[in-house]
Amino acid sequence: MTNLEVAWVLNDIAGLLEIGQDNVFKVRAYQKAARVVRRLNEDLTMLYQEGRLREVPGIGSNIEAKIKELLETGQCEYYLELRRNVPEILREMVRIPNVGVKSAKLIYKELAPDSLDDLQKLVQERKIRKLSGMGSKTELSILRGIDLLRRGSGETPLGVAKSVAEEIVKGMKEIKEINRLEIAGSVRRGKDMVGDVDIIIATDQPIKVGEILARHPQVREVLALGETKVSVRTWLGIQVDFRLVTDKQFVTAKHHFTGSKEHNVRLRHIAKEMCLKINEYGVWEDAELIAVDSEKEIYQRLGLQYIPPELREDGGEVEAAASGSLPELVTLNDIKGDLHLHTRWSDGVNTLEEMAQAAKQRGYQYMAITDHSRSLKIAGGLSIERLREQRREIDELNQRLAPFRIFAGVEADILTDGSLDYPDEMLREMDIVIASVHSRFRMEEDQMTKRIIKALSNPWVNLLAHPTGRLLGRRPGYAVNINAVLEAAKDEGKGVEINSSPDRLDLRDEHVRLAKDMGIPIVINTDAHDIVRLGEMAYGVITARRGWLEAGDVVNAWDRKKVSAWLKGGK
DNA sequence: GCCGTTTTCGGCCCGACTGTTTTCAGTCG
Repeated sequence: MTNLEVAWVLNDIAGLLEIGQDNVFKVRAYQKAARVVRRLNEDLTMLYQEGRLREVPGIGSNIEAKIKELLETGQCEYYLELRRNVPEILREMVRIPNVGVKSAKLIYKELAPDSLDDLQKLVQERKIRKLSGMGSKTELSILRGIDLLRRGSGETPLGVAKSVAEEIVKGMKEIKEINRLEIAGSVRRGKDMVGDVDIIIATDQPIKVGEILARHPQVREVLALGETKVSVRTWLGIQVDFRLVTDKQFVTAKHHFTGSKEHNVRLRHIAKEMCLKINEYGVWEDAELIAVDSEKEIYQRLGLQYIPPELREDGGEVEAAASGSLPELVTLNDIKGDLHLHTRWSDGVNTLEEMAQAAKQRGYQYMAITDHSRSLKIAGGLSIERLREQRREIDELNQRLAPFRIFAGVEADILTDGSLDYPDEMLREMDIVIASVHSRFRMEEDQMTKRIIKALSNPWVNLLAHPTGRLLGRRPGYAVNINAVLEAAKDEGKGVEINSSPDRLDLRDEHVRLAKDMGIPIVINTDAHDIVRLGEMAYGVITARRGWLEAGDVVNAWDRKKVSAWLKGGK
């Protein structure tokens, strides 16, 4: 049983206990244990075999016993017992937004619906409003909640959420009652999928600004309208929370609403130990406000190094900041090239020269042209002859553009059996060979893992592109044992890619960190098919930062000479 | 259920908005 599966069971136990209205701290203990297990860098089975489960903070004697049982038998009697005692419909009902344990239980006790459809019918028959504490508004919010639940996870890919947020902010700069505003929340932390958009606004006239926001042309529906918070849903269906604070509260509000929640909880614990209190309105000592002008100062007050937003996930960053051992995260400025690009030679939009000029203009020292390989017919994959022809154009451009350097490469398909789309004699001619999967996504995990590992064993391959094949919000990625793939990359001395496209962000943050810990070189590429999308490098960098990468861990943050040497390494 | 340079018992982070109430419970982040 994997860490993830154990975490899932622990979290489910927490949910069941909550419905049973067990001690809230017991519920939290299970939630915390689930979170810790999910973020654990080590394999639980290993820890168990070494008798070290109890060393994990949040795992005590009781939860240790549950984990042991899960690892040994694949199930847990306590969990099964809880499930037997809680009707399925109750578990479904608490998943409805705006419906919590109390409402769900009351409705179940009085009206006993057996499905969400049934619940919907009860609302339409106006039976919910007869229950104590419930009225017509409650009925309406249940209907809307069921609708939301059915429309899916409600999460939006970072690229979409970020552009929505920036669009809204741009329009609001004109409003004269607004002194300052900034995007916070998971968009600021650069999370790949975003639940809602948080925008912090400093103003002296919160009520007036709230009214203006509620009438914003992008707003389809106002969910809440208070003095410090306005919640809306936009036409795209994305929820946006505006927080209205004074100038003096702006910094702490921005920090608070950047989160994550778990990170904040950790900080408040530390604050409390130091007899301080920290909330969205400031840092307090004995009810007295301590002035802070920057987030850096908040961390300083708590005896911590400044923690960048991308790391604020309670994934070990607080401990690292306390001991002064936070990584110096890679920045967009560190990036010196892009090693996965397409041109009109295959399915790109721009010419080779246009791509090169655009890359040069971004201040890059180098780039790699890696058009598709011959079997990817739909994308105009290149035959051996065309590939050699393209090489001649690259050589000519290299003479003209020096010292800027174009690496002649190819994105070679990994075929079903793990072989590559060209013979080795062809691959050895290339400056860089990227391997990637573009077909047969529904293979069994075992087969897919073997397929990719075999490709990595080819001596001419430098790099594995978009290693899981996921498309955010659209396609979960193929079944593959990513740990085994990373092990193979490490053994073969190959690099792995962070694909910067906001549609992909693949590898994802957790796997990036795993790869770094294994010492695997990581390349941040845009996979751009036109000059505009060269700008998507920022998304890859933010993902790299969430994976704790420093400039030294990133191949395309190295200078041209070092990259050249690395590319030749296996050849 | 977890945890301990105050504690093996008694703590456990903090606050806003809504709706249905007449002072607050429920839900959410």
